[in-house]
Amino acid sequence: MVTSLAIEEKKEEKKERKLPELPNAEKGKVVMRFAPNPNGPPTLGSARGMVVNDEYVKMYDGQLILRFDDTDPRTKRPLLEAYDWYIEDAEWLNVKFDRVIYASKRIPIYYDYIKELLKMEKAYPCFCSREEFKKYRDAGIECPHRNTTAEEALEVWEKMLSGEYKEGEVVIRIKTDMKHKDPAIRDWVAFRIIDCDHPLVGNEYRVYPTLDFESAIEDHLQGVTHIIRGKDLIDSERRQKYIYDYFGWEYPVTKHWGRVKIHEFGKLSTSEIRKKIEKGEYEGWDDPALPTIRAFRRRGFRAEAIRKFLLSLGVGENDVSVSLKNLYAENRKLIDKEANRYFFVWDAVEVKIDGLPEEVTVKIPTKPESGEFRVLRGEKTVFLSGDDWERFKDGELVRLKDFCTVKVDKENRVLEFVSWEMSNEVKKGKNIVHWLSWSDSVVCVVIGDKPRLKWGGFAEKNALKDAGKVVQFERFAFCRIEFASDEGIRAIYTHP
RNA sequence: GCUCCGGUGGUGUAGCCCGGCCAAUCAUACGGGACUCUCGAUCCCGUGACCCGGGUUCAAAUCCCGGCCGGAGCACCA
Repeated sequence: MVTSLAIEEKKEEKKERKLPELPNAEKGKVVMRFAPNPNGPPTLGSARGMVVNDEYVKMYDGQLILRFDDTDPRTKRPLLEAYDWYIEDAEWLNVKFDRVIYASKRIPIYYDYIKELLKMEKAYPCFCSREEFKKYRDAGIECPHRNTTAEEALEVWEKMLSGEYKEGEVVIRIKTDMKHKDPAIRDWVAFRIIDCDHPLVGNEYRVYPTLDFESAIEDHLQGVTHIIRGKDLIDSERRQKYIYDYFGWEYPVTKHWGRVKIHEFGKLSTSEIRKKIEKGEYEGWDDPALPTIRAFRRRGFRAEAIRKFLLSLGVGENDVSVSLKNLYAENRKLIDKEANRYFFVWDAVEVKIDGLPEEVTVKIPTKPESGEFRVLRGEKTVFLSGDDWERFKDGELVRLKDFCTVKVDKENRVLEFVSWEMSNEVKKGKNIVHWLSWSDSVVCVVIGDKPRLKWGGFAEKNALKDAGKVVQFERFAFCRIEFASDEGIRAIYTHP
């Protein structure tokens, strides 16, 4: 009895592999956050952040915060629409946020804290140029501004706010240790002047905090207990800890993961995508050739498949380079049972069937094992896919699926009727192709998953009723019918 | 260059903290077969990995040292 129970448990454990436990995590007390810069819509990469954080929070009955780290209106300028895209895509991915925070709307709060640090002489205004400071940093020497008194510092700070300094003239640095063995940690910038309107808050501020500062304060304010983020931010922690020490706060538990590279997309940053869209290389943020969540939604992927795929990547610190085939496999498991099957004839070739005794109506299974059928007319003239026609050899026997068996006459570009029945020869060679009569056809274009890749041809009219759904075009691929009318069908390539 | 981090089959992952039950998990990919009037699905079967070299130990994927390879950071970007 005991043994069998143990076996059962083991089996379940194997099926539902969970994320590794978080250190020091108490049920009901975990607070995590996902902090993107909305300079574009969420991609698979950002979705990983959402999904894994969400999964942990669900695991521990905790809370998840969405925080927009949008404190640079110039270099990584936020995109106004993207704020909502994050919320929409998260919802679609079944990621639940307990609250949403916009850093750019909370700048005065960060001012209060830096003032505190200036008073404590743990921060100082620095008038060095970047180049000058780099020299000090590399040499491990303190810059002359470092021993500014609190009084002077506060005075400079007020002048910064009131606009007496130009952009680039002065920054506020956090005192760390100019002899720290890692130069990246030495006195880092917490505030700088940026004369540029912000998409969300306009011209309200010109003194902006850096990510490191804003994030440090905000994590504490929101009571974040655990942080999971990319390893590119690993030094952030070491920098931010100084502030935590000065204020006597406790730093959250952190975990970092490596970069994800998808074979099919290569390395594509949000800003690169943006440029390519502007240049017209992509049609928009939801171009099916793009790794954005919006594109995957458009292609008809299931959120559950994306979640599983992302979770299967684990939370290790090494970089992963993975193929989308894994995602396809997950998604296929979900859609295969539900997708209706239809014929889609691409690069259509029109051919006559010589000697067809009569035109008939044929029944073809719509869904495997469901007993549902669709009806097509078998007429004297049919369309075949160009690929198939090219492949055929003269005199070859071919089965028009569920219709009739024919012999190919390449020279005269016709098919000779052989029989209604399937022949063994055809069966062995698996020479079964899809086809379409004129009266059942509707113009169809399928937008591919590579830039500018498209297939044109005819789809069967039966597919018209599946607008919005994912179907399988037999012997082609799964596709989502995005638009359907008597004029034609536009479908988006999902995956094979 | 400096500072960190990592290296398990083609790919991703579990195991590593607390050495033995690990001739190493799961998924995907690939190969073969069965079934099917789709190049899909399903069902069988199979292929295939602990970076290298030392050390500790009765015993190492797991601990220690060295090497090699890969990655990240060193911005008034996030």
